[in-house]
Amino acid sequence: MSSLLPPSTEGTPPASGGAATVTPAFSPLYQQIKGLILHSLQHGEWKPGEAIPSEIELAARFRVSQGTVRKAIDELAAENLVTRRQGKGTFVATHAERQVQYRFLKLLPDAGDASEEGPAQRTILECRRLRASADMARSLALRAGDSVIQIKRILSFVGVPTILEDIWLPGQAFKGLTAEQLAHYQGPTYAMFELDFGVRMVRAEEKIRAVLPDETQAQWLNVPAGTPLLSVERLAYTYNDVPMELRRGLYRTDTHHYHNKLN
Amino acid sequence: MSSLLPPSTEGTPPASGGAATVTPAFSPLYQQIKGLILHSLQHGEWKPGEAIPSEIELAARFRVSQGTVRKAIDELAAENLVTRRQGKGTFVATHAERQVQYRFLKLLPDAGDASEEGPAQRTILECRRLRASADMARSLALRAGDSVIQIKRILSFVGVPTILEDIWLPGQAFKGLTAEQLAHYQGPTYAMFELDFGVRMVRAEEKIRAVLPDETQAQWLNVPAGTPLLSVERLAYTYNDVPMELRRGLYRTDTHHYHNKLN
DNA sequence: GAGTGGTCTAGACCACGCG
DNA sequence: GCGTGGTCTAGACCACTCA
Repeated sequence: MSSLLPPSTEGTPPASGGAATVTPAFSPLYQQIKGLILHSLQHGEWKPGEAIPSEIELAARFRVSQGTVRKAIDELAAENLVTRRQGKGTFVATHAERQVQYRFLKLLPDAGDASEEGPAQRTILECRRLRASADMARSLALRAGDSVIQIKRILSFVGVPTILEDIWLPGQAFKGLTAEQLAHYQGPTYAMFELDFGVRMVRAEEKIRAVLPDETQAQWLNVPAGTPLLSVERLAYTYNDVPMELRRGLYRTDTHHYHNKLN
Repeated sequence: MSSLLPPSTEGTPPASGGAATVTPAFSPLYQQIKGLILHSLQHGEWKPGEAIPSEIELAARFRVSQGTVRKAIDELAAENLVTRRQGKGTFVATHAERQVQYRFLKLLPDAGDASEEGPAQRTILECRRLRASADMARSLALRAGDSVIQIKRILSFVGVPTILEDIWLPGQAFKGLTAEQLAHYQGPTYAMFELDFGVRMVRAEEKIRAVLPDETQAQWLNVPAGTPLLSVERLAYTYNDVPMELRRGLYRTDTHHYHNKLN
């Protein structure tokens, strides 16, 4: 019935005053609805953990059928931006949920189950402001010289130091972040980012290599020099593919391994 | 309207005539349809690359609406078992397609694009029959002592040896596999498995570690002893979660990196 | 123009969670 | 018992491909 974007002439005029684009850029209604919901998520109309309006409400709001809203939400759910719970509603996804904690951490113990280990113990080694190098700026879509926060920390499992991590965050978005905050917050760091800074990490990409640690790194991880380690370089994004964190981890793989499912 | 499996006799009553199972194991119609299509795929009713019947045909065959078939196929497509092409039909997925070649290989060149490198050159070092060890048997769901084929090979990119791989296959399913076949087949090895042995790899899991090569390994890969390498242990499955291949690769990560997307 | 997958609707009913 | 998401249907129309 109605339509909302480029291809349309009645419910909302097309406004295609531009040049003759080769691709008319047909966009199905449910994609447009998805965009609208995404916009609301992005602008905090509903907070992480909260329920979004029911499908029927959204259908009424956007003047489309429930089925169309459903398909939009289906895609958001597939991208982990939202979580459906039958009988209860649809909820804004959060890194604080018990079930999907450490969603981005693929390191598993060789023996037993991650749940046996319990959560990682964090040791903050460093937390300071600095100016972005050219490289750093490019990765985080900043300008060279912009403020950046660097964090260095160790994650230990059952007392064994296993991950040595450097984290870089755009200073702008994380004003006032302190080492204490990082050390004392219970739960995933990404959950704290949501709560205290309104920054939601939505997806990430990792580049993995095998490397040898330098002396200092070997000491922090309590391994002999010459022990091969996994270098995991992660770029994490918020909405709209905006990069918000660069992380470089050194993983011990003598007791753990990086686990990946391929489909 | 109709239904096909456990929960039903016709209108679709709950059918709780058995012991008091705590979970009635409700299975939606489209899941049952999915199972039926899966069964046909598994038993080769349609070969890799071929089109399966249209949604309308399948709907008629199973006596359900097109929408129900659609949802079943949607899931199969999401699992990469089938590929939809608007205007043409739905096709049995294959590892031989140009687009998704090397679906399971996550190693990318640091600079440039994988397409620039072109396909890997294969050097077969070994291809022999042996008896499964206890470990091997457990991984491949065989009995210790069952026949296993072991392949050792090198993959080179633009002439540079980059991956040293050991592959173990259940001898039963790969009778008659030869080193020549492995060396001369154009295209992904998994495509050859489909064509010559009717074995389709559907998903896989990898365990990744950083390791140091022994002398022989270092020589094959043409790297100095002490060069850290990625150890990638892959277990690949056919339909029904049946393991069909165990693979252990040593990846050089001085010019390449393992790339992973996290959602 | 015929056939295929893709979108959209409207309505009925089901499973689930909670009060 | 109500509200939510989940399933199923039937039918109309759209976009794409190919002969």
